[in-house]
Amino acid sequence: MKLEQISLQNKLTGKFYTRNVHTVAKELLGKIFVRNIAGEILAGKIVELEAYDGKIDEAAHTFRGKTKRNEVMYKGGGLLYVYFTYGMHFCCNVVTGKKDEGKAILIRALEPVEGIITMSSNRFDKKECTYKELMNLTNGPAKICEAFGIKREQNGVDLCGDEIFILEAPKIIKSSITASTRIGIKKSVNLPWRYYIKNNPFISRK
DNA sequence: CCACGGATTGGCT
DNA sequence: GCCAATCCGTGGA
Repeated sequence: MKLEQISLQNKLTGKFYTRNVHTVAKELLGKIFVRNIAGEILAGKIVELEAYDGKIDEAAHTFRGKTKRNEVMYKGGGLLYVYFTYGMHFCCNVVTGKKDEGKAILIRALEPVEGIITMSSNRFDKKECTYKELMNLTNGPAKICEAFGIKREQNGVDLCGDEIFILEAPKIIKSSITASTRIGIKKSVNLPWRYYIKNNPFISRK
């Protein structure tokens, strides 16, 4: 897929992102997450994500109100929220809802679509990878950021711009979406707010 | 196959 | 000072 072909497709707009976080999360499944680095395209199909529902969700970064770290989550739908964790990893989220709601969706797994050589270089420091490594390229939130070169500088990027955006694609039908509890959290562990495409081999875990 | 622990910075109590 | 929306390697069954 070339940049010219990408630009012919429909980019999701502000309207898409300012709706309910769970609605947006489920509709983002199957869409194409794209990073354009000076004309080079990296892209992956979104196959797994988690909704973080602001002040009603103890596991959300915004549960206790606004801080320096989470301020992007309060700026309204359509921005990228990137945070640093465990002293070494970045994870990226799509901010949803209206201004001051503090809600976002953690992108947990992608199926690689374009730019796989660069992703492999970013992840494994080599242009060739084994089948096993291919399946391990973007099946986790920090792996995605590593493969796509997403760091603090991308925190707050507007998804309606040209650097990072998401392309329209057919909606995945309800019966092909699984909802489960979220991964790696210690609070609100029973809320079924992780959504993924059933049977997709690129999800981070069953 | 599974369970466990170390890495390593920075956010917030 | 505690511990995190993770990942990877190790060691045992």
